[in-house]
Amino acid sequence: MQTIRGFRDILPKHIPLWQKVEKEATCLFEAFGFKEIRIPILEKTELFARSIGEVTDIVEKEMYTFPDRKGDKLTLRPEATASIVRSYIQHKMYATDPVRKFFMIGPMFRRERPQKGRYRQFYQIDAEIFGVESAYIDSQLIYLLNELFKRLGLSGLSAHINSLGCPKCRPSFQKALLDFLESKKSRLCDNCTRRMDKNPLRILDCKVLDCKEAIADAPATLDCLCKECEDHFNTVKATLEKQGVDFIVDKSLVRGLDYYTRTAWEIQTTTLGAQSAVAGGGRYDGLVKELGGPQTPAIGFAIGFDRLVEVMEQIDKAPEEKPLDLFIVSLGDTAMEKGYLWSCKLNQAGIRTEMDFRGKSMKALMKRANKLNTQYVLIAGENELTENTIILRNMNTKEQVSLSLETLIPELIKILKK
RNA sequence: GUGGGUGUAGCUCAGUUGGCAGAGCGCUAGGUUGUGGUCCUGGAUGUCGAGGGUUCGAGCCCCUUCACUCACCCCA
Repeated sequence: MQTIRGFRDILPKHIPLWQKVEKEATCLFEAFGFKEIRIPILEKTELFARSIGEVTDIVEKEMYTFPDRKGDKLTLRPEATASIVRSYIQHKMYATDPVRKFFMIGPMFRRERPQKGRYRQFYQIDAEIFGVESAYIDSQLIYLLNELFKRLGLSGLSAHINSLGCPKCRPSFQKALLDFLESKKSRLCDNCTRRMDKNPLRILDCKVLDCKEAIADAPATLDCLCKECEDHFNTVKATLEKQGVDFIVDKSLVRGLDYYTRTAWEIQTTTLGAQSAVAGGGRYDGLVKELGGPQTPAIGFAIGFDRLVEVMEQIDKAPEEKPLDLFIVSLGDTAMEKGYLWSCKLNQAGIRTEMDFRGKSMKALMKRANKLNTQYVLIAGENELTENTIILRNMNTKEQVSLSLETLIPELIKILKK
């Protein structure tokens, strides 16, 4: 038996790093006024089809979709935004507070071919803000991401930003793009010619060399922005500059989900092979209304948690493991029983204590104590029990002291709490 | 969905022309009868990914298949 393809166990030795990231992210989110939200892993398929877009790869071929016993079509969430928007509308959150900020951390599911930094169950750290149209919020989210990566000790990441325009400027852009593509049609790859009808925007993001050359001077959304979108984007850039956040304007950055408008960005790394995006986000001013809520500007991002951890592992950012406080070496049945009772009391007092119940030799127990990286060892044998004194050995200094049996526990707590 | 690479002990990997299944680490026991790390000596652990074929004989050659992995695609 083994895990199914693209799914994996995250083993205890990797957990400290995951927890470190979670801790830093949560701390930062709270400082910026975000509240945690927890959403279901399963939703109606329709939610994702409508929000992400029917002709996207995610919806067309990557979702885990199946009928439940009553025949409803359900899908394991491939991303968080759609569910958070659904929740926002369902609970009429716009009615109680015009501005809401959420974050969540959890698994997403996409049935892609696995490779480095890409799994079928992968984790995202997600943040969304509803109700703010100002460009300062766009800057703030990029700034926040930048700050998080800085706190995690990461460098060598670059922020790529672009503006995708709004429903007002998009028609003129699409026309300009289609006219241009029509003239280059013969040079485009099969994939791109197919995309022309379905999602011409994505052609700008094609990685086939010939296509890249053919579309080198294609019209970009940036060149067709309406006045409002242009002002918005300029404010984002100017603010980031003032805050000292490095960024690259990348005309070819196109988000893969249909709902994005205006600002879109991606944080890229060079250390993960082909999976360069560790975080991505953008504005989606039309989605809340599209899904049945009131017109509400919104913006959010997702961090690829797995990828982030892999980048951190490569530069060795794992926090050091805390050593064990005490290991009880007990020799003989009486000592084992006593040791067991002591260990529970110490655990209960918050002291990390371990012992071994396999009836091993003293040498074997000392070896195990050493392996567990313990600070102290309590040696309890027949001799000690009859003499009412127990030996406490400091494993670093090799010093040993005798403790009286009557006052053992309080005495130990006193010494070990230091 | 498409291509490349790799599958041998718990882990990392050797394995020559087809001829007894190996090393290091780890685990374990002892040296030291009740004191760890270093050192020394011993021990255990294998469906050589699976199935078939060729051969007196296959870890090695051939076929099939599965898994893992990297890349394309796409994205976090």
